[in-house]
Amino acid sequence: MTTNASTIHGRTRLIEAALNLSYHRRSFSSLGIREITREAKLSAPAFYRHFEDLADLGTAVILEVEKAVLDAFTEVRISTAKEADLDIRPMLVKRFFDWAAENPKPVVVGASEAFGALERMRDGLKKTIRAISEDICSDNRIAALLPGLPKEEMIEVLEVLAQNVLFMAVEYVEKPDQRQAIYDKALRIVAVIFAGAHATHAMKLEQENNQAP
Amino acid sequence: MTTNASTIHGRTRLIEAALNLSYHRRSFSSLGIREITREAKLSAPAFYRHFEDLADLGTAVILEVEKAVLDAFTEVRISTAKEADLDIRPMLVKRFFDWAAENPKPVVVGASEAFGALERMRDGLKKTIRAISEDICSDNRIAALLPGLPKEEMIEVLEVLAQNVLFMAVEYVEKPDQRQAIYDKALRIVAVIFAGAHATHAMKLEQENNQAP
DNA sequence: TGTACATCAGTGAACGCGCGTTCACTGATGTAC
DNA sequence: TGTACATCAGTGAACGCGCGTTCACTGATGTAC
Repeated sequence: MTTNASTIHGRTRLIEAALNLSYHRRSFSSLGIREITREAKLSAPAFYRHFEDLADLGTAVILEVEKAVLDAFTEVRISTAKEADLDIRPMLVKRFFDWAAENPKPVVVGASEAFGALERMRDGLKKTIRAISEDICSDNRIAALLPGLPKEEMIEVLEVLAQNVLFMAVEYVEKPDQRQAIYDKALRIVAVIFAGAHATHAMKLEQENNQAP
Repeated sequence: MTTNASTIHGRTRLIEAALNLSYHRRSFSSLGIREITREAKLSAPAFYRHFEDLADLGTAVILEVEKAVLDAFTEVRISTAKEADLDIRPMLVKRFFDWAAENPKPVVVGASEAFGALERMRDGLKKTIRAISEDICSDNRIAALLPGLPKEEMIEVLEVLAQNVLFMAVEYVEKPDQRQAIYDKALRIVAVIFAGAHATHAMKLEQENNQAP
């Protein structure tokens, strides 16, 4: 038998159940196998048909989270292609926040597990932040805002930014009545970090010119 | 009987035990009462002499964490008073990181619970970040680096910075072989954010002047 | 000073419960001939 | 086409274990007179 529909179904249901429970209770490592199978509407032994143990399921969950967040971000970035002439940063943030509001689970679980119990989850989130930064960096509309900045420096600064935006996305999701304020704040922080990266780079160049006349 | 020594001892031991276990396992909400009393070398029922339930102990733990981090930071800031003529930012970061390396538990637990299960813990950390930002803001040696910036704007930007420095302190604690690199990176980010706050403020002033001639 | 009493942290035994895990089983689906 | 077999997700019953919590108790310390 090849991988059949019902297999995928059961496995997927367990992953979804774990994601649901982590989302509401905010800690994957405090979940139990019976709790998860109950949520997935499966018997407890069914768990072992798909996963060896909780860490095994954890790996599957974090892969799901990584994929969801990265895909969403890349999709948002590419879908803003029409706005090629404008500063696309506000729209990028806005669209990402709105996606987060409609898909809160991977965002909240990802952020919660960024400093959580499982090393694999922590590393997974870090990888995702890195991937998002490289994705942004590859977009000329963004890179043009930081002219002359070496790629590694740009990525470092974009990683810091991406992490902060991700954490603010959680706030955006959880405080619907403050969304405008959180969005405005996010834009201010984006502006500060871009301006700062530009300014410190300019200062460094100036110092080097003074030293080697 | 007034609050006597042995009472304090038992209560403190439970708080310390919970802090120890959270530190190693990275999630307060997955701890059990028997697990904590075992770590504290007390019988299980002794728990109820001091706390109503786990959430009650959680409150005590987060107060301990808040106090430790804030006190340490303020102490570090004040103890650099001699360096009044220099840019004290590098020394501030260095001393805070070194304190974190010697007192890893409150730093790691604080950061882990920043997006953890218990709302009280999340709010506690946010309060601490806010308090640290106000503390920095009250120091003229720092405020002078952002001349003309309104206080609320300064605090907003310092909050972002404090959060990032706290998270980098966790990395500093956990990767002893990369401490120099993490410290250097922290200084770059501090520089970027200060320069960015300065630059965006200057731009805003310039725009206002152009509009009202 | 001594004596009787109150307070309270800490204990060991006991309870019922839900947990993780194993087992032999069912039943649906795909494969061979 | 039908038939026999293999594969595998899912199940209910059962297990032993550690959990949270209650209880009556101990023993140390502080207080009243």
